[in-house]
Amino acid sequence: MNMMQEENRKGPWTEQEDIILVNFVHLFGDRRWDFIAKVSGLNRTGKSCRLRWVNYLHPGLKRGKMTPQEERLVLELHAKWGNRWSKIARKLPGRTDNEIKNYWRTHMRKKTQEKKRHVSPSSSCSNCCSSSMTTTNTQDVSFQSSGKVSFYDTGGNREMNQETKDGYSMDDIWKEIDHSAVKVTQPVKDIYLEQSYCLSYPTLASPSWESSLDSVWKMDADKSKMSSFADDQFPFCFQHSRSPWSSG
DNA sequence: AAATCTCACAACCGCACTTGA
DNA sequence: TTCAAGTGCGGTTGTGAGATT
Repeated sequence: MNMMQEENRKGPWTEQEDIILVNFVHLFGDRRWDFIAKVSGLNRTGKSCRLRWVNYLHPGLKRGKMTPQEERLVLELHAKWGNRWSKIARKLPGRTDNEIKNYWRTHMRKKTQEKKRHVSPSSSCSNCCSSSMTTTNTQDVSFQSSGKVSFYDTGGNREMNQETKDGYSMDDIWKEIDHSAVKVTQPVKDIYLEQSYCLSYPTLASPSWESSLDSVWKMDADKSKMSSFADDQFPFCFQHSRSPWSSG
């Protein structure tokens, strides 16, 4: 409880923080986040470090728009597994659960808005004004009429029991999606599975360097050394395809 | 050209699960 | 076996950029 008196930093990561994190992950692997958070001198929680790494800094990440194949794969897998974003992400090389989650959110919003327009072209008089264009609560998708149902809770095994909250089931939604978005040309699964993609994360977490670090864990004395190297120069040449800092 | 809206994304939070002492 | 710490996951929120009015 008293562990975090130091007020960890929050908010957007700076370039410097990213560089430090990347280098410490290279040194210590992408598992001991609390340790990394401490020895790196970043004033961040381990969780925050992990998140930054997983969602942004990991070299295996693919950036940019989802391809149609990916989109369909997401739809398929979500139909199968529901909001198991991390599970879904493992089938999408270079995509993170967060990314897929975000994609789903906006995708489903679009889809359901479209659907609403189609379903209730005239009867919506009383609702239309507030339906799809509500300012904050995008309730068009969240089925919030009774109780709190997440925006994402639109399908899948675990969430299925919520599916008919508003008289409009997941089946309906999926049919809608299938018809509008998924112009199936070929089975999606094969696209990735045939390439034996079952990605965790492809590049960095190589067992070799990670196991070799075992000895490093014992080097308490090195902690101080580590943090001093952080603001010096780095043994790794960190580059990222789409660096957030490169914009300026 | 300015105001407003929508989208896309990064990041945080809380809870659940795992692991090690 | 129990408990605490660490980690992972899903949900949610905040914000900047681009599009639209």
